[in-house]
Amino acid sequence: MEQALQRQTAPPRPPVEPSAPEPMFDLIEALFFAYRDFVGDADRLLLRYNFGRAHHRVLYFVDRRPGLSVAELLDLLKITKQSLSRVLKELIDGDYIEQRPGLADRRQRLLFATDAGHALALEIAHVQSRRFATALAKLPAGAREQGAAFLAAISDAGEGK
Amino acid sequence: MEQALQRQTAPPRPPVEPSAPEPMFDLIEALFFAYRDFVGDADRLLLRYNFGRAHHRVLYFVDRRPGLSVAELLDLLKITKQSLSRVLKELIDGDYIEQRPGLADRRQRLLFATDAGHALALEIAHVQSRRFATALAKLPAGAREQGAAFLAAISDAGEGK
DNA sequence: TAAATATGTCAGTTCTATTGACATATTTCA
DNA sequence: TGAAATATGTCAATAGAACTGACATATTTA
Repeated sequence: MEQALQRQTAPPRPPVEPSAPEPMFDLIEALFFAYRDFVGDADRLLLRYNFGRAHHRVLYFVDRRPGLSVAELLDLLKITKQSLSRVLKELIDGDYIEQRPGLADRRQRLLFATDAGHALALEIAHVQSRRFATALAKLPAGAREQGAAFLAAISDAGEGK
Repeated sequence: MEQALQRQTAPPRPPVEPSAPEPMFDLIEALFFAYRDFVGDADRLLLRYNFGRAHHRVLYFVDRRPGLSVAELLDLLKITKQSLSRVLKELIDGDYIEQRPGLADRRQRLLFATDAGHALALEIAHVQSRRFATALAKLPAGAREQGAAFLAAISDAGEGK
């Protein structure tokens, strides 16, 4: 008997202080789903290389900011040195990233994407951009600029950082 | 000698097929940073309860969709049953979520937030909403609607799902 | 020359997720 | 009615990505 599944309701709640405004559940959920599907694109591609999200984040920023130092990368990703080391080692061993000593400060190990690394970074960026393009096609003109401004305002560094 | 740190340049790249359009690096990075800082808010709060991101995601959706079944939750989170089980168990043991057999289908275990669970979910949502409010204050009128539409268009389910 | 800095590494741990296999209760369908 | 499908739970093993703490090396700065 295909009975209409009547959803049970939320339990009654104790009264709340009416001080706090209603949370913006629409934005909270939309950001969650957008990010989930956005990184899903990259995940699928990275499987072929036995790389994970962590590898992608490192490769992405090294490719976009050639000559990045390890310290700068750590600050960008907000992870620890030890977390980075495994991932970075694998990318270097696989010849996707290379290190060169700093010119001014030879303690530094500046990071550069190799040709292979650059190609992989670009491939992933293309897939993700295709997702954006599909989205923007459904939205009115100016949506790209508005979306970028909106996202930038949400992050701690209101600017691009 | 505080020498101006002259950034090394990217290595020359082999020529590319000009077929692919330039990736939308602005949006890619903006989404990354926005999400990183957005979940950072929740992470800090959850530390006090010895909960992680996984707990939050479960609690959030159960609170927002009272009477959600386990299968629906798995589909929403796009994780496996086994991944969910540990996290869900801890939330049930800690009395943040409770289960009740389905009315129509007694195989189901429908999930509900307890008062404590509801309070925690709301507390986190408030912190995240404060971030959105701060961002929207810097943006022109209509930014909330535009931002929500933009994010919704990016996810696979263009609608709220 | 001593202290600070940039990086690397070793060891141990935690959290989150995975796959595969199997058990139980309940519902649906032929 | 009985077999198959469904919803859920659980056990075991594993992987990936992060963490803390401690310590080593090379280099720069004071």
